[in-house]
Amino acid sequence: MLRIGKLTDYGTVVMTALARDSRRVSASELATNLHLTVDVARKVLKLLNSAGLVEATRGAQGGYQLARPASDISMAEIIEALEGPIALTECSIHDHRCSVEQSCNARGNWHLINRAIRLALAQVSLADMAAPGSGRIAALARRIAPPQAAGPAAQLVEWERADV
Amino acid sequence: MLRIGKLTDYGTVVMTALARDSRRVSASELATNLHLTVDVARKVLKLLNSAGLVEATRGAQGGYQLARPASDISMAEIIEALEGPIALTECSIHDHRCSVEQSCNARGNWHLINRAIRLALAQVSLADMAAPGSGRIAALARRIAPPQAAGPAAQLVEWERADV
DNA sequence: CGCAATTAGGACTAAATTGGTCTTAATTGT
DNA sequence: ACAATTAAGACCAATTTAGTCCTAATTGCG
Repeated sequence: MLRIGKLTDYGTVVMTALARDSRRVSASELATNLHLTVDVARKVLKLLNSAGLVEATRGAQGGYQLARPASDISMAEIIEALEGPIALTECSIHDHRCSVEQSCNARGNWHLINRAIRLALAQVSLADMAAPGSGRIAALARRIAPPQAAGPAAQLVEWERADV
Repeated sequence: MLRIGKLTDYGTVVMTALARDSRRVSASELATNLHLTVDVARKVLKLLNSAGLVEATRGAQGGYQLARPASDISMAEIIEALEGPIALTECSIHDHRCSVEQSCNARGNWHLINRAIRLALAQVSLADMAAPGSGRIAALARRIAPPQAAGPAAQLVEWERADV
């Protein structure tokens, strides 16, 4: 389904919470506020910490804070921290693990597609994400939309309009 | 890892093969040409057929052909045929299956992000994909890139340039 | 100092998903 | 009639993911 994992989902929730609250917040406090189990909150925060996206303070009164301003953290970073590299296809990461590698002439194009998606995700900041109904994200979607409404997206634009 | 499944990967390989060969071609012929097992080829083709992307002919001399010109088939369609709806988050498809749904204020923005990604994928045609080093895909990536090189993507542009 | 609160770094199990194979039925050209 | 072919879906093994738990290391506070 071209999905991110649940951990990543929780990760964005945790990060937006940290973006809204500049205090240092403990994993358990975040957990109770966000309806997560402490274990899950801890796991997510540890990963975010090793990726350098949050700053951890140990000991009593310890907790987590964003390592950088929310406007300087991108969704791409959050996703990569929790999910690994953003790459739709296997062959974009490791070579020689794909059985059809010789006969596959689509590899170069997959690279380009991955790049496009990473670029899109890199342009959405945590600050955008924390703002309800972000205009910047909507603007991005508008920019990606086909210029003259032609091309293979033609028949898709219909349901695109319908459901979002 | 934000990946598509292997079936989807095979699916694009099969579709590009069909795009290059206008004859009606059987599952087993495709399999041998593309280094796939017949079973896998059959499975993929059946799914592509139920999604209406290929046309199947039964019986002796039967096989598959593209249902439409390759330029009228988008990568979004292929991915959705084999992978289900393109939606990064659970909550974009079914409501009420997410434990943090109440406290999650990022849902609206996730919808926008999904939309952006679907739009990007809907603009890549099978014909683009079949062309080695498609200029149209590269142009899409360029259009998505941040206009004035600002925003939260700033520190990512570096590795973006480096690896693709 | 010693205790309580906290993060670090894993191991571990159960559940869910995916990949791959197989079986049987239906269709059609020769 | 037969051989080639797709349709439909059951099935199991392998992998991945989710969730829990345990044991250290660190630090503020009484």
